[in-house]
Amino acid sequence: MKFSEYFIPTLKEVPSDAVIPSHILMIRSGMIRQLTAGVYSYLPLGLRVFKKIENIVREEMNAIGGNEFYLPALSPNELWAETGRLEDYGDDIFRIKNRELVLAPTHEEVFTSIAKPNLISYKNLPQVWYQIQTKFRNEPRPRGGMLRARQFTMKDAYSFDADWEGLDTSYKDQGKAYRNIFTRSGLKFFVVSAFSGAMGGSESEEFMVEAEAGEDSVAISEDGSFASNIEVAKSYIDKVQRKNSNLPIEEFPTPNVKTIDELAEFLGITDKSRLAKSRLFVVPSKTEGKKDEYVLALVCGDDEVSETKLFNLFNGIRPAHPEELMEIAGADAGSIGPVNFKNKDVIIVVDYRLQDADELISGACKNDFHFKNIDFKRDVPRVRYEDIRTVKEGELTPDKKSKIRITKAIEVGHIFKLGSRYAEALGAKYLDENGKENVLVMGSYGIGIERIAAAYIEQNHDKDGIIWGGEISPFKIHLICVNPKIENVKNSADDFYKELINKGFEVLYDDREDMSPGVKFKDADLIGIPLQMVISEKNLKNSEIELKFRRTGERTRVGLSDIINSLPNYLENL
RNA sequence: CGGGGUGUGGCUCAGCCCGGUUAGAGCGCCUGGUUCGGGACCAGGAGGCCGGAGGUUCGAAUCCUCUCACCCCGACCA
Repeated sequence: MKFSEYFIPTLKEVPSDAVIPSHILMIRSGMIRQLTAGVYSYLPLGLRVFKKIENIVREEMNAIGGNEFYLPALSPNELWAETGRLEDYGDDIFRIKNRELVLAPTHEEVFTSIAKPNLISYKNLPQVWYQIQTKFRNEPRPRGGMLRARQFTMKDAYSFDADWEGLDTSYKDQGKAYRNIFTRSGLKFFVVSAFSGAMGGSESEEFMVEAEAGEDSVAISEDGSFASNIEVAKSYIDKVQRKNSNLPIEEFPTPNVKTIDELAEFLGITDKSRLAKSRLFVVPSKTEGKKDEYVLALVCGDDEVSETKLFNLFNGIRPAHPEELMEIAGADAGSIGPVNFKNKDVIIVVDYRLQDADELISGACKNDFHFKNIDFKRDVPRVRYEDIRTVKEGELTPDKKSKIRITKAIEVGHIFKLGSRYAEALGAKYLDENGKENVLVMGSYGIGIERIAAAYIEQNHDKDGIIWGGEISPFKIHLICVNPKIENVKNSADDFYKELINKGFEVLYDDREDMSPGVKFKDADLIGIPLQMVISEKNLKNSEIELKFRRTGERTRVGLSDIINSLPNYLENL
């Protein structure tokens, strides 16, 4: 491809709307342009990268027996109502105003509707179906350029099996394919458990790329053996030791003490582990006429309540509003505790770390008063012990073998054992060997195409631009003719370009005559193709060509006559 | 949805508080010339309903009201 004929609008300055490196560099290198919030136009260079990623995905999906489909983005409201997701998705789904249609954010329903009349015998199973297609999600707040967009490309795959054993196999196949895809894409990634725990839960793993711009917090171990989404991560941590002193419970005044830190300061202590932190949550009633339930969550003063863990335990919670506290607990925030709680039906959930602990200090459910010497065994009936704390940096992994590090990551893929939820809702059943009717067992597997590119750039850039590598670089070679106005230099460069093309190399050839060398070098570094080859008057005099490796900046001169043959060696591992 | 911020040539921004010639700069673009290995130089030039609507005023990019868009933080995110 000749630069002079290709549309690559590079930018010297940082666009004011972009903040994270991948977004800035995608715009500056002429890969994308924003049309409106969360919606981007893909320019030729960007499209080329995205297509490369798609092809890797396609190859790996086909390698595990995937059937490629292409389903409509438009689908009838009715179909979504059948599985209850029209309501579940709420505002996050785009609705068509003048027709009863939605723009699909994912395709479980549509795929299942095809499976239903066609996968009707065990002989038809298993099946792996996928597509690479544009998805629409009405994200409340798009951010980070291609990291969270309202319109994006997704590979979504679905497996249909006769039973959970079959699903295990399909799920493992996908996991393997995903590892291949991200490895080939040049990403440094790790897999985290996203096991939800709710309702027995389904197995689920997220493929994560560590990056400052990531939206997810993950706990990973230093030895790489452990990785978990912070929302569900567990660690090994010592329990607060029971002292068995049997000291009498005692109320004492704590004027204006609202937080654990203030309480510790008030008491003149630094160890906050025996200061039981109380947080009140509401479990909204799901059945008409039934009352909401209340949950008092208690953790050590130096811990935080994991709202996700609590959410999973009760299948939905929300923090109580400040104005509700007095009504429910009998005190405002800062003075709430497990003893003397106003509403006697409250469910008290205590983190394992405080199991059977005593000599605790907590709010007295009376403003500006606390209790000391609270003993869970003695003073608090019906305590339910659960893991409800958020793990912290530096703690040990559950097997005690390594330390936990908390970091930010981008989710580039997600594999999920769906089970029969959608098949059940849509009545997708098959007959087994015994003529018995069973519901299909499904898995769902997603990959964000543009997110891979964005995540890659987050991990592979420097002050000058992108550093492409792996298989997703838009081109392998960036050929620069420094002085095209000198006829023999231009002719040599043209000839060399043709030779490279004939040998099947992917080349971007900067043949621009009206650009100074500096501009060409800057553009080359910005665009970031892994190998730059420079033809100039200077080099030509010695019948040489100069190579520059984008990642290391290393340069070397090679004889023009034999470079073609050794080129594959240079391109290896770039 | 809550909080904060920004809308001024293609891009990045100044001017706005304190209203007053013809609205500026750098980059980019066009023409001519000189350059030609790290975003060159000189000269000339084109390009703006100052996001939109209404208002105050003799006079509004500037003050007021409403509105739209975009960005950031948070909430949300099977």
